[in-house]
Parts: sequence; C-alpha cells; structure tokens
Amino acid sequence: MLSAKMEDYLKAIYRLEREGEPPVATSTIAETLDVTPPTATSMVEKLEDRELVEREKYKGVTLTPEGETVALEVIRHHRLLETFLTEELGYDWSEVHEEAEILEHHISEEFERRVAAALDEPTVDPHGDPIPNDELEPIDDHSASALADHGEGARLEVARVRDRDSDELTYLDEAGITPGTDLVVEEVAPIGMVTVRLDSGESVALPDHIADAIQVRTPDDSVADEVSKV
Amino acid sequence: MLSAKMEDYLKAIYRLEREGEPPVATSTIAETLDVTPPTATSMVEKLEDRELVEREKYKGVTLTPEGETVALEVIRHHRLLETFLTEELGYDWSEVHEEAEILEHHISEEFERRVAAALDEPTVDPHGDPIPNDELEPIDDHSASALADHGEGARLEVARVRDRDSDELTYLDEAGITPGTDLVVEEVAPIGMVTVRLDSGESVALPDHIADAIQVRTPDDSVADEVSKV
DNA sequence: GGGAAGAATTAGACGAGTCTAATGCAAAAG
DNA sequence: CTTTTGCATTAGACTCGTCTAATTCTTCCC
Repeated sequence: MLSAKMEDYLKAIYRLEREGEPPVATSTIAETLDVTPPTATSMVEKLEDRELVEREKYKGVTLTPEGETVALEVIRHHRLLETFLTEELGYDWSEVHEEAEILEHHISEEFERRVAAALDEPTVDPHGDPIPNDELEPIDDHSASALADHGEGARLEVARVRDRDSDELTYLDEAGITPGTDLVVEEVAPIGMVTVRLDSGESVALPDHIADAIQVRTPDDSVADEVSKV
Repeated sequence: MLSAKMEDYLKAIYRLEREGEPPVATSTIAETLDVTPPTATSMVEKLEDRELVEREKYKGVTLTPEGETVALEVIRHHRLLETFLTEELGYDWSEVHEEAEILEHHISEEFERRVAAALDEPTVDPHGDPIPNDELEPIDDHSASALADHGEGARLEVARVRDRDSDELTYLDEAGITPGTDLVVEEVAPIGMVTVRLDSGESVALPDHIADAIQVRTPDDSVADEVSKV
C-alpha cells in the first residue's frame, strides 16, 4: 500500500511534468509540497526504490508508467470527489478542493466506482478539468490558454478555473465566472489588472494573479470553423 | 489536531467503558486495537497528556468529558457514513463498515453536516445503532439483549446487529436477518447453535458466535405495555 | 505475611517523514 | 580551463506509532 504522502508526491510530479519540461527538479517538488529540499530528495529516493519514478541524481525525476497510473488514479479520485461534493452534497464549487485533497487518499476503489456511477460517469469536474479514467488524462484542450494572453475586445469562453486558493475561487464564483461563462476582454490595464465584461453586462476587474487561474478558449470553436468554411 | 490513531483509541475506550466496568485496562485496549500492551501504554500516556483520559497507573483509564466528546464525534461520523453509503451509494449494509472505519477520521465537520442534512438528520444507522449528536449516545435500549439469552419459543424483534466481521453480516443479510426483522427462537441446541424461524417461515441455524452479534427486544414493547394496562 | 502469577510499565530500537546544517556536484562566467 | 554560484545530496536529529525484551507492580493464595 502506498502512503498518502507518496501519492501526494506522485500527483505533484505528474502536474509538474505537464507544466514544464521533465525531468522535474527536486527543489520544484519541495516548493510545490511545501517541504524542504532534503525531504523531497529522501522521498524521491523511496519512490525510485518502488519504481514509481526514474531518477537521475542532481537532475530530477520522471514518472514511470506505474507512477503515472497512480498519479492519475489520485487525480481521478480528486475530481470525482469534487464533482460529487458539488452535485450531491450541495457544496459550493469553490470550497470542495480542501475536502477532496484529503479524501482522495482514503476512498476505496469500490467507493470510486459507486460515486462515478451515481454521477453518471462524468468526464469533467466542476472546475472544468477532465476526469481521467485509467488512461492518460486527455490532452489539454489545445485552444485553451490563459486569459491574460488575449488582447482587448477578445470574445472568449471560460474553459476551466484552476483549483487553488479557495477565497479566489469564491470571489470568481460570486462574480459569475465559472467554466462555461462567456466573456469579453474589456481592458488590459498596464498595472497588472484585466477587466472583462460578462453576458450579464457586468464588468469584473481581476488582478493578474487571479486572471492567471482562468483558462479560456474561443467560444464554439468547432462550430465557428464549420461556419467559416461555408 | 488529533491523529486518526488517537481517535481510534478514544473510540475503543468509549466502547469498552460501556461494555464493562471502567476503568478500562491497558491490555484490553491493546487487544481491541490489535497492538501490544506497551504500545497501548505509550498511547494512553499521550492521551493523558492531552487530558482526553484520566489514568491511574497500573489500573487503567477512563475518558474525560473532552475525550468522550471526541469519541462520540468519531462514532457519529462512522454511523452517518454507514448510513450514507447504504442509502445514497447503494452499498450493501454488510460491507460499509471497513469504508466508514477509515473515512470517519478524514471527513470535515462541513461534510458531516451536509451528509446528515442529505439523509434528513437520521438517528439510527443501518445496523440499528443510534447515531449520537453532540450529546451522550442514547442509553442502550434497555429491553435489547443478546439473542442467546432467550429460551425456545421466544418471539423477538432484531434491534441491531453489531458491526464486526463483514462475512458474518453478509450471511445474516442474505438470510434475511436485519434490524427490524421479527423472529421466533426455534431451538437452542446444546452444541453451540441456535435456530430461529423468520416470518417468511424459513428456519435459520446460527452458531453461537454469530447469534451473539444479534441484539433483540420484545416486539412492540411500548405498545404491548399500553395494551396490557388496558 | 510471603511468594508467585499475571498484568503494566520501562528500556531500547525501528521505519516513516520531516527538519537544519554541512558538504558535494554541475553548469555558467570569466 | 578554472572558479564561482546555486541547487542537490549527505549527515544527523526529532516525533509518531509501533515492536521485543526486561523489569516492576498488584493481587491473590497459602
């Protein structure tokens, strides 16, 4: 049996591999998990012993297929739980992260199956993130990108909102910005702030660090393509 | 924060206090939790440091009011989870114990509240055990006693079935013996076996160690009292 | 009251996961 | 090609929960 800690390390390594170039550096893992570098070193040694990561000393680690399987399983648990807490227990989507972060390590496979069935085998969680199932997590929607990368006047749809700080999510939730929301970039202020207008007509000002959590795509991508071909 | 282990010790002590005479001996705790006596000793020392138990060396421990509060909270979590898993996720009542045994330590108070609300504030779990709420666990139904204590011909109702071995519970479940079932003691064999007949007419033979898990009461106790007064 | 039997505690060790402080390696800068 | 700088690793220690082996306390019996 894998400890909850080991699962956390694998999950972090999986995420970091996606965000940057493998191999993943020890210090990056340490920072992500809020431990000191020696702690991360000793942990990746244990993961190496278990053949969950491949390691090159002084360079970093990459997940083995087994390590990746475990990471995906944990991410699946996390996202199923978030969906479940939101849909079945009435949690606000901005407050499910902490609860799922803990429970993901403690539910059985039976629980996982039953929750997935109760939710009708969902493929996307309430933050707009895909729920992996055994196989590789579906490739990032290639058209999704950070809100900040778009200029003024861009018409966009919120693809997902990264689940980090709960206060930030609550703020976005209350402002009406959730996965699926359509918006227009109104103003990109040079002082680290972006203003967007929603369909409701409301304008919302967002400091860069919050705008960064919002991934957007061109709305009705495929449909738009079809139309332009006509 | 209290560790899951400490919670397990408090829960065990609570149960043992109810079953026998306080104080609870170290060796009994050790046996219940399947650890060695020195382990139990060192743990009760820590519980004493935290003022969760009162301890007399070489005698045993009793819960302080704070320790009892924690124990009840854990038991409430356990029973709410069992009810939830059975009612909302379709688990068989005989297989919920293991899952609840783990999750009880990891759900938040928010989760507890929401589950209780979703189940409409239940007061009894699927095994027939009361679900405590802040206050002391309701006194054992005084008329409930072990099936084995009744002679042949006794008409009884199953009050609850202790949640222990999952195979035993599955067996009882399949035989149609669940909380609320009416039965008659058919035969008490001198070889450690009891036979009961259900309303369905079916006879079920039970070895003593399984019969011991079944708590019974005279059916419609209060109603019978009312009637006899007339 | 004096042992003997049985239970509880102390002593000392270990693995997991963490830390701080000291050291070692590697890559960039000159 | 050598030095510097910065990240990674090693060394050593601590806490938690556990163990085995040794010791000490209680109690009960003669």
